[in-house]
Amino acid sequence: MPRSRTGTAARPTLSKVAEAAGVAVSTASLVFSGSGPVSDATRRRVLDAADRLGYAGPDPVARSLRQGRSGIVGVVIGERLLYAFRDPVAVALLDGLTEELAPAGFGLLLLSGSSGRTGPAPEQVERAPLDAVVVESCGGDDAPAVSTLHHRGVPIIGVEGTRLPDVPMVSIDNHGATVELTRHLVELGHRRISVVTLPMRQPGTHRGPLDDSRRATATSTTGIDRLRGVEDALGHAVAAWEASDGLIEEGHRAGLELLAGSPHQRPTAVVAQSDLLAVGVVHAARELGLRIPQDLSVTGFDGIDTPWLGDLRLTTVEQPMTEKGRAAGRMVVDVLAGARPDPVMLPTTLRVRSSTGPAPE
Amino acid sequence: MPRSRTGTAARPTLSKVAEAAGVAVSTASLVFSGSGPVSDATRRRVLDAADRLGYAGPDPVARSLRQGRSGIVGVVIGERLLYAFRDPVAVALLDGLTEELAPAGFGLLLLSGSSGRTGPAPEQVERAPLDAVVVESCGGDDAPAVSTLHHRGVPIIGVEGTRLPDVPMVSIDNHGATVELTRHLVELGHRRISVVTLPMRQPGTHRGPLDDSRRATATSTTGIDRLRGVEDALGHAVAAWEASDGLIEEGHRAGLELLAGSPHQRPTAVVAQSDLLAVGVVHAARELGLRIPQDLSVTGFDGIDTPWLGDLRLTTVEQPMTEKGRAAGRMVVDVLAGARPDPVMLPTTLRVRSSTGPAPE
DNA sequence: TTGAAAGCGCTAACAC
DNA sequence: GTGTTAGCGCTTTCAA
Repeated sequence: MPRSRTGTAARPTLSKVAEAAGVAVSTASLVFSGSGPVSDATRRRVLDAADRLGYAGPDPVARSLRQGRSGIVGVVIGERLLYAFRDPVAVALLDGLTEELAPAGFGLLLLSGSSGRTGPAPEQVERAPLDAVVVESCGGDDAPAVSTLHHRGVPIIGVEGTRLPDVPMVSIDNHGATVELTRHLVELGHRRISVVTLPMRQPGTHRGPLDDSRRATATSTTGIDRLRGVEDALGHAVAAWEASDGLIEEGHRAGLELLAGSPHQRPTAVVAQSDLLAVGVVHAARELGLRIPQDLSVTGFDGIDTPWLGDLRLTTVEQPMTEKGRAAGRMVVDVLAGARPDPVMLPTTLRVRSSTGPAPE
Repeated sequence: MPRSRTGTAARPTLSKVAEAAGVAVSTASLVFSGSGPVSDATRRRVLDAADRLGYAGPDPVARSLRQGRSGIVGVVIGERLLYAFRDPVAVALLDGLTEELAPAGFGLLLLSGSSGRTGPAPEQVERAPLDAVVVESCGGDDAPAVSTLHHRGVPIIGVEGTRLPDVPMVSIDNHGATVELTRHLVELGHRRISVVTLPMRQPGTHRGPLDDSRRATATSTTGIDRLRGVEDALGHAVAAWEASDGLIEEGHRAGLELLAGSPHQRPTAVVAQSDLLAVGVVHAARELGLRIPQDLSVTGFDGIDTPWLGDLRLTTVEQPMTEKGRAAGRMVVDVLAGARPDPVMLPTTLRVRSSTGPAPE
């Protein structure tokens, strides 16, 4: 960051104000912080002086230095915002976070990737004045950032993904939820089930059939947990296609791949690991002339609005997206208050809707 | 924000490191800042000591105080993130901003509204350690925040919306672009044209026919400029419906209202002031049994992807959404370098596609 | 190439 | 109620 302060002429400081008001700085400080008794007359004199000098209150940086708190909480967002915020789940997380943090007096600083790099710029991670940081799906490309932050002693709160030692986590039961979802499909008679997975690691530059070796190098537990849920419910391995992100276009590509075979080869159901992927799969299926759910059942995950599907409503696992952010926000507040919060596991709900039906034949 | 620092035992400071290395603090400082000559031997001793003590580099807050720079740029986002980030235009702005600011060493702090209030919490606006702030569509509910920031002496960069004295702006030619768009409709034979406008002021709690009194109290110039463009191209006033936000659902409501009349009363073209509103209008039209563009032409504004429309492609005004953010980011950098950047007006492009056609009859 | 000293602007003890 | 004093942790002259 650039060097010296520029802009408008030197701002007045508290001591100038105190001087102008004829009181001690400490007294003036009390006027602004409100944390101590000040006579009305004095208060007025100080405020008048502040007004006269155009003093807008204590310098936040000086105050932070003194108090050992910056009032800033970071959020690590691996991708470029343009992509990250296409995902309603990421947006909801942020929303929940601010809902909880803003009233507590904390601001949210984005530590995001950019076109040149996945993961936040190291320089920022090293230099941002953070009281704490929230990391979603940590692992993979976020790892360097996370370890820098850990080294710096910045308290870390995790949301889903890899568990880190000493990091309080907010998560959902990805495995259990997918087991339940898969049982629903099995009850409908589906046996040939394929999965479209989230990226197994960041950066999501890879797409294709998910083989064992690729699977072994996964750093994202979310995708793995959801995949295992399907397999455990079925009792055997399934064909899976790994997407390079969790968005519609990737689901579309995956759908075209998975549904290419003849009616007796291709899956009768596709389990997509996000609703957006599922939307893409539905689009692909329709292009291939398949009716949903008569010819193909499709399931999603998340429970977002899907206005892209016309009347079709996705069968999906609804997760409390905003609440995840809120819970993480509360953890931040607790940690900064000196507590060691317990991990939180939020509940999910299976929503059976019109995108699933009895297996064909 | 809470008081004292908590968490892991007191972090080592630069002076501890210097002491352990047997050098002066100032020398140790040079090792980390790299801004001065240090012998290799000394450097090594200092880094070793830092390693041994688990010192992760200079405290950002102390550094900021000394240097008079926090490395943080605020973005005022009037609404709750959950709504604001549904708008691809807002997301693209943020994306462009970070693209430009992250490499320059600045982080982005969100100053957003929340469920309880529109506009950022005053406490945050007063206490955040900002080097500068970017405000989109300032005016209305952001006004208090903006004036606080101004008072604090925080340099402000504006993106669209109300012009403020002394605030460098990034904008587009909303009026001119809409004139061109409307001419296209006129050439197609359209005479009965209705407009769906963006909210005329924040908070967007109002929806309904836009009458003169309401129009007179507008604080958002974007909606007004685009509306005037239509009127100036037509040479007369038009019926307009004010939406309470710029999203799909509002466009849908507006569409149902505007298209309720008989074929000879209802408009033959609807000019929506955002692509999302246009998508909603299209949905409404289809529900009412109207074919597009045979029975009704619909135009948007922005140039976002619209995967909600099937094969229909929106005729729209494409604006450089990300570039707006980049330009604003560059302005921030310039202002902090002591420059007084000139206002920037970015170009737009009319995209004629399949949602407009000859007027019926 | 290194060290000593000043001080960024503020708050929190403590004394009066 | 108000003033005095001592730093928060760092960078930056300036001198050696």
